Amino acid sequence: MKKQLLVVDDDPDILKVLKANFELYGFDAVTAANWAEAHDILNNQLPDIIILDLMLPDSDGIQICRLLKDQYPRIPIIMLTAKDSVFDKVMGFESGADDYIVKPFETLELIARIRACLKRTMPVDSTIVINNLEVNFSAHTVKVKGKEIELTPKEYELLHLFITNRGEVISRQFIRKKIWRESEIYSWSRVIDVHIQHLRHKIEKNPSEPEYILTVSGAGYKFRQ
Amino acid sequence: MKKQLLVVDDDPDILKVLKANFELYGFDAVTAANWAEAHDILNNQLPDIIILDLMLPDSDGIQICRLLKDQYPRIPIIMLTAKDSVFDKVMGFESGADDYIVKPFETLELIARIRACLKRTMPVDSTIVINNLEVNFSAHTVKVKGKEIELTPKEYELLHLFITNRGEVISRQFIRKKIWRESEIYSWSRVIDVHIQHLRHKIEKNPSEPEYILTVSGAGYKFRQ
DNA sequence: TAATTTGTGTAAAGATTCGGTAAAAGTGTT
DNA sequence: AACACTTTTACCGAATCTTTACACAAATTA
Repeated sequence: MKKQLLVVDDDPDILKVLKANFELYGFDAVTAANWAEAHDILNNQLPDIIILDLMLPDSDGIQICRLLKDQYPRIPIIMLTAKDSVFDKVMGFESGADDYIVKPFETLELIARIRACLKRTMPVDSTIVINNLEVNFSAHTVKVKGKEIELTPKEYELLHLFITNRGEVISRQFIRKKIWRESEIYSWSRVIDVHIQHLRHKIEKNPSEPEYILTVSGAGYKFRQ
Repeated sequence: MKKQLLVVDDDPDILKVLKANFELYGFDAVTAANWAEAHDILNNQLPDIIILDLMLPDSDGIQICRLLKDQYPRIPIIMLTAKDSVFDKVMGFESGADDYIVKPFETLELIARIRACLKRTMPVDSTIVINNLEVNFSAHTVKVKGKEIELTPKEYELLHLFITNRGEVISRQFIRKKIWRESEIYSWSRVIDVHIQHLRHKIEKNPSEPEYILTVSGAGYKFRQ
């Protein structure tokens, strides 16, 4: 699964070069030229990481970073800036940045740092065992009681999302942003529930009394610890 | 709880300065002058993070990093080195480093990067404990005397509101604005009281003599400090 | 002091919403 | 066309919310 980056920079040339490079290295890059655009994007989809230029035309980068960390605490942020003083760096980190890169920078270093960042947030590529459930994300296989089962793409994405956020409540809103991204779904649509149902039938012993995918009334779903 | 750093560097002067600085900033720093010493320390205790100089006298830093990541994959590593080429940086990250800092560096920046690294690796357990009550807002769970209880959405929202405004008197007016928002409720409605009652039955030992949700006659309710 | 008003606690009934579910319809691929 | 997968639709029952009615205590008034 391609990791999605949100790149926010006001210089269209830099944006173009970065986007091209990121895609060359296997990322899915979404770009925004200012805070307003970035905000719009975040309303419909949640990237895996944000690359944030500090010199945006319509707002103060440090404030934006605080705001982002407040609203989306799990998304790592890499700051890109021309300011290289220790003071600025410390400010950047204190406003919640996960890394801070001074311009001009080498694309390869940026890529390496993005990977390092993502590695931290999305751990373990080996097999995860939860009770009777075995999931191997690198091999893309799911076993129930040692027996391999087949999941459709959507079901697999759902399971992936659940396991990477195990123990936390996941709202339908969050699921929609992460899995359906910009594609349109009516707010009243029951698609998510239907896929949950399918997934439950495949992994739960008794789908009406689920032990893995628990529903949290009024909030969403939660994968058991 | 102080975070423990393991600092590995062959220059005793740098080691001394770093240790003093780290302790000034509230870390517990353990030092090693070479790989052998570091290895000994790791046999007895696991630090929260490793600061690794790449130019050790008795071994190759990149190899060490790989070895460390293999044996202690959860401990983040920050590389410290004089090599500033992109090639070296990428090598560093590929061998598993979580951050890479080029010498000479500012101590404040190093501190900021250590903090950023720790923040990413150590997910904070956001459980709030009040007497016999344990609430975890990210897991959306409430425990009374260690036993998990189920709350309906409205009950949960109420509890959330109370805990985030703990110790303050909360008027019904305020509750209505915060929880019922735009939905219309008659001003004489007793909904709020009814939900309070339900909540009390679930979290109070003796609902008629509440110890958490206290009634402030004529004003509203107050959650105990 | 007695009567009245006000504020809150509480049980139970009625109303509404939400989530589970089956089946049909839509979409795209081979 | 057959197939696999996704999405919509419609319905049901249970969970949840709201109203209602009354009880009771404290405060206020006569």
